[in-house]
Amino acid sequence: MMAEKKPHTLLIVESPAKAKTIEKYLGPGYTVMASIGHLIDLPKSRIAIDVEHNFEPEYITVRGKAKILKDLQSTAKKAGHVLLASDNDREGEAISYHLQNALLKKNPKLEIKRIVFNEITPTAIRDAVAHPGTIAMEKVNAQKARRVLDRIVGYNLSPVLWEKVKNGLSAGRVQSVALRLICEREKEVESFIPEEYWTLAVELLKGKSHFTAQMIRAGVKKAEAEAGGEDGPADRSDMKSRADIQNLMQRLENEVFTVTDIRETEKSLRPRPPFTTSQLQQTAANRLGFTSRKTMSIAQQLYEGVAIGANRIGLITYMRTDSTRISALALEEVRKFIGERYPGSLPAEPNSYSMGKSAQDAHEAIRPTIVTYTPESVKAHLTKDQERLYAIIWERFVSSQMTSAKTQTVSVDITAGDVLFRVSSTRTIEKGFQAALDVLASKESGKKLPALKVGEILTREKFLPEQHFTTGPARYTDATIVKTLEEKGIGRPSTYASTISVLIERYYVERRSRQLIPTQLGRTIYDLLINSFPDILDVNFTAGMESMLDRVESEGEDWVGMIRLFYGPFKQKVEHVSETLQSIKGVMDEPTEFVCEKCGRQMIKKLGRFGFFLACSGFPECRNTKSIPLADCPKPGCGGKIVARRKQKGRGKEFYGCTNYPECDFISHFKPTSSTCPKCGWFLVEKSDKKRGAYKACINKDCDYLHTAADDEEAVEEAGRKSEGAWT
DNA sequence: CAGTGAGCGAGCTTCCGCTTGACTT
Repeated sequence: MMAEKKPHTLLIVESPAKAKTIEKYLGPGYTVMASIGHLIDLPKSRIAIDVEHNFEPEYITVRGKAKILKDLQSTAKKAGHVLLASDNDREGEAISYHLQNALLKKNPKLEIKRIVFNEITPTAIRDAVAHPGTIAMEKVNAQKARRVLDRIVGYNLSPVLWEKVKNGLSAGRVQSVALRLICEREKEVESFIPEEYWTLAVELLKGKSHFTAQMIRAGVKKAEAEAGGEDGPADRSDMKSRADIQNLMQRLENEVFTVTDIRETEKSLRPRPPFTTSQLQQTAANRLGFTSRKTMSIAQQLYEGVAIGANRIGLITYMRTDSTRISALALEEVRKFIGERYPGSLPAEPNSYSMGKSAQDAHEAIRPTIVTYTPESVKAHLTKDQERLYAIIWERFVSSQMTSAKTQTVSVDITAGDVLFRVSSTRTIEKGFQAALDVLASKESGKKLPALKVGEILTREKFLPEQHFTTGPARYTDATIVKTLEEKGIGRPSTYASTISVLIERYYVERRSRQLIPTQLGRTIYDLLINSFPDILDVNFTAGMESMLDRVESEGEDWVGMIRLFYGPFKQKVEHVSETLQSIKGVMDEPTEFVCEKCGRQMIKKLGRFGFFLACSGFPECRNTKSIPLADCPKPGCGGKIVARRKQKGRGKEFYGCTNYPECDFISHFKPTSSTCPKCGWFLVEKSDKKRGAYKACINKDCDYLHTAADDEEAVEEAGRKSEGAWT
């Protein structure tokens, strides 16, 4: 039979974009299809873990995935041979296992093998196909244990919150620890007391060039002080008040400013490794102001492909990865590219990078698929956001294989009496990897120093005293919470962005000018969980779980026994809390100043499924509800109120419109504040940008009023300056 | 960059981790 001589193979991967690429590499004889993630999982509606019988999970076909599974089954039947090529990690192994079961169920005679590869290159794929193996049951068991544990924790804790606080709330191994971090940071922020301190700079003149030196130390260094004695010299942290700095300036009044030391130091700056998911999210947040969610969705677009000419080209490798590894082929290509484009910045040996200890290393680092597609050359085919994200991925990758940069710092000590001032200037003497950076380039410090010699006397132009306040710990941002979660091994590349989103959707956390701030509800949930379930909230809970999974995976240890050990005390605790803890339902409702226009009673601020709203305290006799008025509509004669609105049924971006819509079409995408503009009387909105940070601006397009945090500080300083007079 | 637009309450919710689209309760 001729047909049998040409066997056909179905190869199954997780991602459709990956399937397309691999099909091209393998050619005829192979059909490549995608499972699109897990096909088999626990049902959503029930806990579905049989605690009486070895915690056996009850798996079903994931809702919406039945068609995919059917297609795979029928194609497999036609082909006769199947290669399971889901990702080479714990979840991937489980996907392969579930696929194998489902395919065999339909067609017991199928020949099914498992293959693994860690990069999508022709050689890696062909090599994997040539060496098929079987499913690693230890990995499958480890995934099962992880899945069961997360289900037990999430589906037992969440109902406690429904019962005690409010319906629809949630808790889980990952989200609750993230909430804890954010709440505890907020406590630190609140308890921090800013302390005043002053710095003194002096503007000096040499010939025609001015420069500014900073006070480093006041008072002669004593021998005892150097040996660790207590009576050391004062430094800038000892300048606590205006009086301190004035004393200092008085002492310096008749002193001569002499150059006493000049030092030159060279520093070598190593390039950074190519992006992992977490690093990409952090850098995109810091450099481009993207949320983690936005970064991932734009990265997905770049991965799936962009129309360039007649072709659709996947511009980057897979964007959910914990690895900094790159394929040998990519390395070869980037070295060739660097040699041509940046000759002199190509190291003799490739740079290598180590990885985080929790890395599963199933995919390469995030890198451009074709390094010769420079950001400049593809710019015309990309949206602004795609272009910027692609640029940082390309720059980080290319620079990671270039030589170090060298900088030279000249540091000049200037002494006046017993006070030491210092000025330094850094310049790049070898660009190295920085030659490839544009969007990621660090800003030059810029200031140039005139040529100076030791012993030289400089002219004092004026003193520049400055008041400061110590700043407390910074609130978490998308960038820093992702960094922390990754460091602690909590969550995975595919979940960092959604963990932040879930906290925001549940109204546990708000994102205000990029900062993550717990809401009253968030703090309440944190308090409840930390008091009742401290072990689950422990940052090391996940670490404990991981080491258990490691033992299941590498030593074949029994996962059921380990889950049982956890479950007994946990379930008891859940029941105890459920019986003893008093319900605080409704305590989140806040009385307000608003009066019900239907019955005259007071209105209450409540949290509903779609956010906060006002409800009449006369419920159920009076069922009046309305949105919370945030400001008065500025349109002349309108008289409406500005309220928060959302497109797409609760999801989608919040915006702010007039209650008189559609008669009044006033709209703003910036959140109104409670203040009105002192210039024109319209309301002020919250804005933020890199330069100013968070600030308030007038919503009136014809009004230029804005109010920054610096304005407040300056106002204080200004008041002081007026009462003291000038200082030169 | 422009453009974005219901009415909800105290019953049926929730986890983490894979992966992309999107008529349905």
